[in-house]
Amino acid sequence: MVLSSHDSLTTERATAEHRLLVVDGHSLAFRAYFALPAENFTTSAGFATNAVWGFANMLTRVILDEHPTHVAVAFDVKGGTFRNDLLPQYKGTRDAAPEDLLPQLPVIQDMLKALGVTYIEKPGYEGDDVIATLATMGEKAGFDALVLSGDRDAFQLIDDRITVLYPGHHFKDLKHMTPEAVEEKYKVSPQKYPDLAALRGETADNIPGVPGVGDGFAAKWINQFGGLDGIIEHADEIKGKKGDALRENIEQVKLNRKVNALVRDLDLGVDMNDLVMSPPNLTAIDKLFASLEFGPRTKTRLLKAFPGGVVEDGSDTEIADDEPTLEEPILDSLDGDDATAEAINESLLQWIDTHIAATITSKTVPDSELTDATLALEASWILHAEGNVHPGATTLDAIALLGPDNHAVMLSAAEASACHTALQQLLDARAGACVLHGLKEQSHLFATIGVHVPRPWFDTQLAGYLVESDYHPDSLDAAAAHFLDLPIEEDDEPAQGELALDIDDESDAIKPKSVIRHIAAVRALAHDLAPKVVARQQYSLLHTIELPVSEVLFGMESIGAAVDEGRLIAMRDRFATEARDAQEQAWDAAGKRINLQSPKQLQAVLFDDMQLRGTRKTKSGGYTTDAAALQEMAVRNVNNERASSFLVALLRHRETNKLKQIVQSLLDEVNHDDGRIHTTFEQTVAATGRLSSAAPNLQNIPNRNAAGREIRGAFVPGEGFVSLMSCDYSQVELRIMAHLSGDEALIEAFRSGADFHRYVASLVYQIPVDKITGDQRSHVKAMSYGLAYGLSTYGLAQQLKISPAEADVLKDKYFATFGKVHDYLESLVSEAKRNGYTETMFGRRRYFPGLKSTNRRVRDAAERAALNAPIQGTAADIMKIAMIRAADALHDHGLSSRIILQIHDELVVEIAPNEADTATELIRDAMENAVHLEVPLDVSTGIGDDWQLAAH
DNA sequence: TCCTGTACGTA
DNA sequence: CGTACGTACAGGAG
Repeated sequence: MVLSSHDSLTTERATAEHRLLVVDGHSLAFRAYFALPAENFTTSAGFATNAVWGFANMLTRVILDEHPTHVAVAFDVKGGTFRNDLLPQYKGTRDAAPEDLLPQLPVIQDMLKALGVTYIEKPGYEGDDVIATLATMGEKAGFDALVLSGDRDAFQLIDDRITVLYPGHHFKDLKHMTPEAVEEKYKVSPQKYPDLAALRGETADNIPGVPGVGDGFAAKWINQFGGLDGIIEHADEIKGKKGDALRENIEQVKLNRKVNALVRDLDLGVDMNDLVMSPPNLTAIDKLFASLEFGPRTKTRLLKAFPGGVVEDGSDTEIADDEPTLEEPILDSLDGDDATAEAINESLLQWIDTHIAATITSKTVPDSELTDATLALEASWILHAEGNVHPGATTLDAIALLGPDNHAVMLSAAEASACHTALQQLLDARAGACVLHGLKEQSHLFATIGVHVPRPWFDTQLAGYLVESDYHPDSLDAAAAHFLDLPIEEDDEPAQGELALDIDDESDAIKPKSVIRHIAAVRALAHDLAPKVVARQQYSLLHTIELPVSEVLFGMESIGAAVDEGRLIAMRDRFATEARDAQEQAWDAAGKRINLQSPKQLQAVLFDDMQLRGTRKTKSGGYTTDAAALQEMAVRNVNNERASSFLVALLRHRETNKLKQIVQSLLDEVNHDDGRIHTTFEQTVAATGRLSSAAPNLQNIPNRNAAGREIRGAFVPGEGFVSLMSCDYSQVELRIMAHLSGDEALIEAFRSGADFHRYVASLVYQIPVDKITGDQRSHVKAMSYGLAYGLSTYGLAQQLKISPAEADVLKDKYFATFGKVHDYLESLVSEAKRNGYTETMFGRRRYFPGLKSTNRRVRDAAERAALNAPIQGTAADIMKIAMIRAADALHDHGLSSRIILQIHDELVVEIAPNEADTATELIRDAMENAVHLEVPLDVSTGIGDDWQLAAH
C-alpha cells in the first residue's frame, strides 16, 4: 500500500485530507442491474446476482479511484415520504423494480455489513435526504465529500467541498460534477439547479414542468431574474407562449421546488466516527460470496479497496488497466497423469464447475451497444486452442481454458480429445460468456476433436479488425504487442532444425508456458478491445455480421471445392508446353537464352540490345516491361521483325506461364483425403471489409479470356452432388452509389431495367439509346466503374486511350448528368477529413490518418481510398449478410446444397440432387433481399456441370 | 534466408 | 496519376 505524505501532518491539515464517500444505494443497485445481463449472473439455484456483483464492483472502483477515508450508503425505505403528501403522483411513473432486483437489495446490505460499511435508511425520507444530510455533516466536520448518485437532485449539494459523481451513459463512466461542471452544463450555479429543475420538471419522477421549457430557457430566466423567486415576481414580464405557459403552471413550479429541496438536517443517529473505513469481516464475506457463487477474483478485487484487504492465496491479482505485463494465470493441473479418458473428463468437469460454472451462468449474449461490455467481460471465460490451422488438414497441439477467477487449465491434444464431452458441455452451456481469438480458426482446431464451437460472446481477432481494419497482425503475439504495448515475447518454439526432434518427443511437444501466456493475452486483448468496440460502435457489426459470417466461412473452408485433378494436370501440361514454345521463340529472337521472368534481363534485351524506346518507368527508375508496355512497343515496332517477334513471344510466354503457375498452385493445394481444395478465407485482412482468399487464392481464378476461363472448368461438383451454381450481383457498387447519393437519374437508370451502360450513355451524350455506339458505351462504362476508385482524368484517358482533354469532356458530361453522384463522392472525402474515418451503410469504419499527410502523393492516395472504402465496404457488408441469410436458408429448408466459394460479388454453390430449383430460389432471395435499397439488387444465376459452365 | 520490387490474376 | 487483394519470381542484402 502506498503511504502518502500526509500521515505525519498536523490534525488541522489532516482533516482536510479526510474524504467522505456517500453512496445512493438504490440508484447504484438499479444502474448495476440494468448494465449487466441478469442471465450472466445467476446462481445455480436461479438467484440473480447481477446487481450485487455490479454494486460491489462499482463501489470497489470508486473507492480505489477516490481513496475515501469514510463511507456511508443511503437507501430508500418502503412507504411514502413527505413528498408524496405534497405531490401525490410523485415517482408515479417509475416502473416497479424488476422482481429479480428487489431480493438483491437486502443482499447488498448484507454485503455492506460484512464489509464494515455503514448503511442508513430513514423512514419518511428518501435516500436523497439521507445523502444530503450526510454530505452536509461531512462538510461541517471539515471533510471533502463525494456523493455517488444518479439522481440530479443531488446537484444542489455541490459546492467547493462537495462533489457529485454522476454516472454517464456507461455505468462505469463517472462524471465529477463540481460547481464548474454544473455551471458549464446547465449555465446556473448548483444552488440554483433546483430552480431550474422545478421549471423544467423531471420525467423520471413524474414531475411536470412548464410545457415547452427546458434547461435552456429555465437557465436564461434564472440568470435574468436571479432565481425562481425573481422569476415568479416578474412572471408578467415574460412574453410569448413560454411566458403564458409559465404563468399557467406557476403553482406547479412552486410545488416542484418544495419537493426537490433536499433535507440536509435529519437526525440520523450517526457521526463521522461511525463511517470510518474499517477492515471487513472476512468470514462473513466468504460465507456471503460462497452463497452467491462469486469467485475468488471478485473477492480479491473487492477486498483491495478496503483496509487490511489482503490477498490470501498469495497471487497478486492486480487488475491493471495499463500495466505493460500480462497478469499470469494460476495454472491448475488435472489429477492423474495416467488417468483413463473418463477420469480426465470427470476431473475437467469438476474444474469447470469450480472455476467457470460457479462464477457465471449464461446462454445469452448481450445484444446492444448499451451493455456495459467492460463489466460483462469481467465475468467471461477464455477458450484457446493452438495448433496448425489448415482447413482440411488441421492439427491440434493443445487447448487451454481460463476462468474469471484467473485459474487456468491446459490439455494436450490427446487429453482434450478424451475430454471432448466435457468441453462440448461447457461450450453448449456457456458460450454466451466465452471469449476467444479467431472463431473460425478455433472452430477448425476444436473440430479435430469433434467439438463444435457455438457463437462466443467476444472474439478478440474480429474485434481488433473492426477497431483498426488497416492493421493486420499475423499472430496472436503480434496483436497483443500492438494493442497492449507488450514486447513480443520469444516463443519457446524450437528453431527450424530442431523441429523434427521435438515432434518425435511427444510428451514434451506442448509448451505450457506459451499456451498459458497466449490465453492470458487473449484475456488482456478482450479487456482492451471490448471498450473500444463499444466506443467505436462496432458491437452490433461484430454480432450481426462478423461472428455469423465466421461460422459460414468455417463451413465453406471445411467443405472445400472439388476439382477434377486429371483435368488440372492436363491443363498444366498444355500450358507448360505452350510456355516452352513461346520461350524458344523469344530466345531465338533475342539471340540469347535469357530468363524471361527477370525484368532486369528483359530490360537489357529490350532497351540495350534492341534499342527500343521505353514507355513508362517503374518506381525504381527503369522502363517497365509490363504487358501494356510490351503491347505498345509491339504496335510501334511492327516493322522491326526481330523486336516484334520477341515481344509477341514474350507476351505469349507471360500469359501461358502465368496460367501454368495458377494451375500448378491449385494442384499443390489439393487435399489428398478428399480430392478437394480448401482455401482459407481471411476475414481480417482487407481494410474495406472484404474477404480475401489464400492458400490457394480462389478469388483470382482467371475469368477474362477463354484460355484462362478454362481453369474454372476444373472446379466440379463433388461426390453426392450434381452441379455447381454461380450467383452474382450485377453492378452492386454502382447501385450502392445510386442509393447513397440519392441521384434520381442514376436510380431511374437502375429501375428502368434497361441495358445499364447503354442507358447511362444515352443520358450522358443526350442521344437515343439505339444510337449509342460501342465506343460510347464502353467509355461510359469505364467512367462509371472508375467513379468508385477516384479515377483521375489522366487515368481515364490512359485506360480508354483517348486524350486527357477528351477524358475531361466525358467526365464533365457525366457529372452534369449525375450531379448528386459527384456531390456524394466529394462528401465522402470531406466527411473523412472531418471525422478521420469513413463508414459503410452498416457502420463499418476505416480510419485514414493519411488524409492529414503533408505529402501530396500520400494524401491523394488516402483521398481515393477514403472515397472507395464506404462503397466497396458496403458491397462487402451486403454480401456478408447475403451469405449468412443464404446459409441459414439452405439449412432451414433441409437442403444439402452448400455455399463453397465467395468471390466478392459472386457465390458458388454445390448443388445436391433435385435441389437445383429450390436452392436457386433460396440463394437468389437471400442475395436480393439482404438489404433494401432505393434500387433493386439484381442477381443473375447459372447452373452447370462445372464452374465455367455455371457462368451466365 | 529474408525482404523488396515487379508483374499479373480477380472483383 | 484507379480501389481492394495473393502469389510467384528475381535479385540483393544479410
